[in-house]
Amino acid sequence: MSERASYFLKALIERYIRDGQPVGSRTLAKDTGLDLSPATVRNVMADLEDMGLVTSPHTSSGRVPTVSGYRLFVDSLLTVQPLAEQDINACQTELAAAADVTTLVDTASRLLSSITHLTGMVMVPRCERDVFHQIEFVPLSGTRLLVILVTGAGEVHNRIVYTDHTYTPAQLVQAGNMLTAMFSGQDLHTVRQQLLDDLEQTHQHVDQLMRQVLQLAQQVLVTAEPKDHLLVSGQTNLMEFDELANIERLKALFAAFTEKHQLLDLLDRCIAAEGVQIFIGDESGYALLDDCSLVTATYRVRGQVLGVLGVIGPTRMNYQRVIPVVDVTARLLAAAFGQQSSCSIV
Amino acid sequence: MSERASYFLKALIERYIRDGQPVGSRTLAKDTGLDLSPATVRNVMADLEDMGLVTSPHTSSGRVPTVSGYRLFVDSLLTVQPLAEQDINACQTELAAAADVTTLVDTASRLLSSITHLTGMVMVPRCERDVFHQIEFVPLSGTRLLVILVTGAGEVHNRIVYTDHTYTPAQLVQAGNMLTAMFSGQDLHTVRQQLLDDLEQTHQHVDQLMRQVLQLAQQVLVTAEPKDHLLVSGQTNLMEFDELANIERLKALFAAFTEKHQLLDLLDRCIAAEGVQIFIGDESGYALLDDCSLVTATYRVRGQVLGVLGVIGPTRMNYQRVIPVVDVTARLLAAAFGQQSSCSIV
DNA sequence: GGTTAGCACTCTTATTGTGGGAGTGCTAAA
DNA sequence: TTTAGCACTCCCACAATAAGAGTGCTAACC
Repeated sequence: MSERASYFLKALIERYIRDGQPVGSRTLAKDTGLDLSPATVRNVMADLEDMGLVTSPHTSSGRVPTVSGYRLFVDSLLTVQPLAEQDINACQTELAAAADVTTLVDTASRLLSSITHLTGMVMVPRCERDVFHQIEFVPLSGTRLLVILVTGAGEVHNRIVYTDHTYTPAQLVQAGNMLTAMFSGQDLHTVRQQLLDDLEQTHQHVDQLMRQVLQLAQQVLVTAEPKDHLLVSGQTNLMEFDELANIERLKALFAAFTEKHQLLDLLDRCIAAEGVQIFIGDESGYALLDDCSLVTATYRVRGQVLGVLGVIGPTRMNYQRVIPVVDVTARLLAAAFGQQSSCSIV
Repeated sequence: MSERASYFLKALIERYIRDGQPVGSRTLAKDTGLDLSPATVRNVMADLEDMGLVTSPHTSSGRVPTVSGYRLFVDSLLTVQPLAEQDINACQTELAAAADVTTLVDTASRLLSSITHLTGMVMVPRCERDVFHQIEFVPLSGTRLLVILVTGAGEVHNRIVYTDHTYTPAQLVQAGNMLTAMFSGQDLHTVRQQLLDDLEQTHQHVDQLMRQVLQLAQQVLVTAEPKDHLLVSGQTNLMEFDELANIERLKALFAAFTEKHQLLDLLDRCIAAEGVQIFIGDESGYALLDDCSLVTATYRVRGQVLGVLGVIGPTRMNYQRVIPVVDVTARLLAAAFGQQSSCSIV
């Protein structure tokens, strides 16, 4: 593929991203600044079309990038402009203001959507949510108990359970202390497994209280896991784009935003990737996102991946701007978590 | 207003609600079953138009109800059909499965939206969230403390705070116990006020620890109040309706659903009303809801209003069905809270 | 007096036709 | 290799037309 052809492709895509109209030969000829006639440009465009990089909606319109065209663009043509220093600082202070994990993740998500004018998504960090820290039992009235489970850097899960007996406050405190001592710092999954094993083994030779308590702990652990692990914000931003302004499509998209598990699956697939990853149009594999692109990045502390964040928008999004934003946000979020966990409980 | 005229109005509105098209004289003549000619019906419709109860979008279409028309309809013409026994039971079991306040409210909201195919909203109950039950301080690493505040029937608010000193676990437990003993069962607002007073008074003659602890408690109380007090679900249902299928309008609506405070204001105004209350079109006062209606009901336990719930949908909604659904859901939710709080901590 | 048939009228909606504009592909010449 | 020229295609906006739905009004009917 010729030098010039790719230059034209770049110009065409940039133009198309700017104003959303198919780009004709005359316009493109002016845009490149090469002082070539439209006819020449037409020849090049015909070549690009043969290569499957652009296409025309109908015989006499301009050209529009195809998925392969965008792919080539983001892989090798694109010149990312780094974020302005002040923007970075603004993000940093916003993130610094967030006290606990959830608000931190929420802030990051809102930053993503407000800066890019697209929809932002942030996964709640894995390790934060997966480490057992402390458990407590608070007596409510009757046979009801409030079980409070503290994980990671201060996430609190709570659940009301119903018991067979009533316990004295002292018994409950003791039980909490014991479990905390046994499991603190361990992986939630391990803890669950071990609880199950213990329930098996302690069949006879441990007192009834212990058995009950293990069962209660088991109950709250179950609910602690499948919580809302994805924060989405700025959904309404997608309504601005003409290419998505179709009630059917929007309805499907919004349903996915409330359902979330499809998005989580998708993000999960990015977890192995280094740095920023991009899905263009149907590359995601979800028909739902055929007219959308997804830009994601993992955020990691000391080499360990905590989670994934990203934005979702129309394929015709400003990649040059979105990519650095996602990249920087991931780094800043990682840094924020790094500070938290450098003095963490684990 | 004649007997017959109101009968025609009722028929017209029911027809319009059914298929969303302006109703013409011929159609209405058939619908009523009175064996009258279209010409006669036209005379009646002209009267209804003079009274401002119906209007025609243009000279030669059928008639469409106005806000006043709907108002008359819901106030005196409407025949509500009670909910099927089995539907009620289904709701009841769903609600019974919810353990804590948040899931209860969330379930109610989802029930509303799934049964009516509209958007459901439920306010988190006031008293549940406003009563101080227990406070605990969990040491994290460094100078960070996790403050856990339990309110009402088991809502848990938590926040990480930074302290000047490090405290021993024993001190923290003691502090928690003391505060719990002091304030348990009291109104959050009162507690806050009292904390402030105490901070003033204990200026000299109480030890430093106490002072610090009061400040920490103050911090978590502040965040406990302005939390998410409204659960909305089924937003996407509104996309089904032709009369709302307009990107601009939907965008504004969805923005309100994420913002929530406008809706909360509106619901707050219903809190004084007995039973089911209805806002039709511009009656709500929000231009945003000009093409929508809102059906709300308060839910109360032993005479005391806990909160408000309701649905939002196009003015052309099936009031005959929606009204009993909202009514019943409110009662069932109240009952669910009644069971909880009959053995409650307060 | 309420009810009805008849009729002219209005307005919407769908269809068709028309012309202009934008852009293309191809060919032949520079 | 580049360019000008030209015929061609397709979209789009606009007008014209016809059909259909429904109205208001009048005059006659029971």
